Amino acid sequence: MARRSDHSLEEIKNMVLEAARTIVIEEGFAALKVRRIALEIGYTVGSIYMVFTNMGDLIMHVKARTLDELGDQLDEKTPECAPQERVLKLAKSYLEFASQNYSLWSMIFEHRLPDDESIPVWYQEKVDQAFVRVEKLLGLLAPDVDQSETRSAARAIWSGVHGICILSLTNTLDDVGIKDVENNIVLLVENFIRGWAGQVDA
Amino acid sequence: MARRSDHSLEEIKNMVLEAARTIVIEEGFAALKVRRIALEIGYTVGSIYMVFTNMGDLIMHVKARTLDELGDQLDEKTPECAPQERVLKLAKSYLEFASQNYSLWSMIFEHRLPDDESIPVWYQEKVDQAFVRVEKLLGLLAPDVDQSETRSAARAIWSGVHGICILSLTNTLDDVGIKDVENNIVLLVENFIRGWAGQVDA
DNA sequence: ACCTGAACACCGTTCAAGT
DNA sequence: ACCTGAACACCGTTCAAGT
Repeated sequence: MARRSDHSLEEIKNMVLEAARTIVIEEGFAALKVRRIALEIGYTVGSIYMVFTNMGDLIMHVKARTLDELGDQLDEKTPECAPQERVLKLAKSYLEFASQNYSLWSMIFEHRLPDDESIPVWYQEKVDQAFVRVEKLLGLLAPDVDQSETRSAARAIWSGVHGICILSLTNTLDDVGIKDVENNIVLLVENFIRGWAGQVDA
Repeated sequence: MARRSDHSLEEIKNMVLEAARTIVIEEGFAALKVRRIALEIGYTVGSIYMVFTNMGDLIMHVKARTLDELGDQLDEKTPECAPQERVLKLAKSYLEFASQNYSLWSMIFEHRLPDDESIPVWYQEKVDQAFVRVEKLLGLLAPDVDQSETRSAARAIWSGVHGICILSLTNTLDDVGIKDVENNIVLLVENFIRGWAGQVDA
């Protein structure tokens, strides 16, 4: 029985976002509908369009929140250590987040906004931040390599780790154990770094 | 003005499939709707449910056709040569297919069937075939390594290549040139193989 | 036996009308 | 000024009715 001015627009916005996240977590991205969210927060459909321009906008904000949480966990779970070891920890930590927050994480890639809409800059920046972490570490590993080459290497290895996660987790979460997936990540990262950092004395 | 028995069920099935592919190619996966397909082939919506159980079934068959074409191109474009070189050619060839058939290719990963439905075996087999190619080559590269380890390595490197393709092509097809993407793939594959094949004498 | 097309349930979005 | 909820256009799916 929510009446006007019960909540500020900002409060409603947060309620919508939280409700959306809960629905995705408990019932999956496919269950995320405007009427469902409205029911959850005690308002009607129209109210949601007061705080988000449309469903796509709402979804982008849910995805952004997930990216923030991912970033926080990556930093928390990978304490200072030797660069090579830390890249490996970052990669394992990414897998951990993906498997523990599967619905929210996979939603980031499942959802595509229509061709005529472009990705908001504030969102793209959050995506780029993920790459920066690895880039810095690779820079420490091979200080004499060009920054542009280091950037490419970071992008390659991080995309590679993501590829293993997405192919392993989305198709067959059960029959391939999480440990097998982690082994593949270790394999990719260790061999890549051995090949990359060792290229000078080869 | 299609009347009964103008086409056999098998013919209609193919017409539906071809129409669906054309729509995806020309207007994207988001534009693929039953009514649109019906219009294209000169039948009405009901007819489509004579040859496919539902939209999900139809989509799986479109995806299967794409996987077949991908397999064919991988074989055609990567003639016999040294194993290491051929893995690289496979990877480049995969990127080429993905970028030239972007809508059909990305649809494979954009579409997820509902949680209560499981992936048909005939479809899963087609997916596995892609990995087998790399697995065989890595087997040639390091004949004394366990088959299970070779399988893991193949999965790791191929998933890695896929990861680069999907992150590079789906987000920003324009501002990151296709050559940059290819460079990242070369980087990943060469360094991985250098690290992997060279691990014994390290 | 094959095919139609109206009908149904459900979706995102809008906006005149209420408080 | 905030919020409602009926209305609209569109979606996948079904199935009694036609030929």
